[in-house]
Amino acid sequence: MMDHTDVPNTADLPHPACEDLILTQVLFALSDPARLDIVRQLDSGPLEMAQCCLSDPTMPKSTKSHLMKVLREAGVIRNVAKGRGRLLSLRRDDLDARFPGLLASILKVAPEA
Amino acid sequence: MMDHTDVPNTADLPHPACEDLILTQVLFALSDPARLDIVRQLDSGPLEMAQCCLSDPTMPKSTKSHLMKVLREAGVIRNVAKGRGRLLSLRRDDLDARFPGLLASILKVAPEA
DNA sequence: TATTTTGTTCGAACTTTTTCGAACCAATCC
DNA sequence: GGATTGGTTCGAAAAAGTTCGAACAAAATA
Repeated sequence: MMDHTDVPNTADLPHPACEDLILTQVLFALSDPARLDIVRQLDSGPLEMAQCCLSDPTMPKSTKSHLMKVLREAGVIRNVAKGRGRLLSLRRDDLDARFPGLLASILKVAPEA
Repeated sequence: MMDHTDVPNTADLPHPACEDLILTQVLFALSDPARLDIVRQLDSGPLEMAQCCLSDPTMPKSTKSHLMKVLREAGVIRNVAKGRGRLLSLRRDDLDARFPGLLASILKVAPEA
């Protein structure tokens, strides 16, 4: 039973505003190979979380969720509910607005091996 | 007394070659505010270590040395003996060669506060 | 040569991150 | 409604990074 005091069911996770993005936090988020890999995947376009990180299917979901959290809280990706899963996308516009050229210079570097 | 088996006195610290620079390591080195500050200072040109980090004169020298070590091992700065001290410089050419545009995009971001 | 200046290295304490199972939650499907 | 799918959160343990004093080293200088 839901009464009027109940908050609407928001499975919405907090995302920092564009102007609140902090360079060192973004750099830190991108400084982990697994996280950088995720960003490279999202470079091609939004991806459902279940379709992400298929390279390592043994990764526990809590670990995966944590990687996404670091990227989201730094403002690198957006993570919104979609159906019964989650849609991930790169916050390219916000990153470009706040740190022009940064994302492009990183994404054009060839992955190690 | 020094015989022929003695290694020459190299106060030379190891620096990774340009082609061995690893993006995630560089990003990590730059993801710390104190380290990023150092890089910003070196943007104006080489600096003697004693003249660096004057903003916080209370910083223990071992701490300062550690910051430099992380930057050096990532390939961000060069640290060579000079007189009785050390000369620090940005490895701009190597960084530009390996990660075109990266350093410029980072250095043009205004420091927080 | 002794002293001072400048900085590296080591080791230990401390802090931050990462990892991952367990519990939980929402949406879908039967 | 019950089971399934997909994902977040919590808590604890492990791993990684930071801090800083003490010990050491090399160059300059007296």
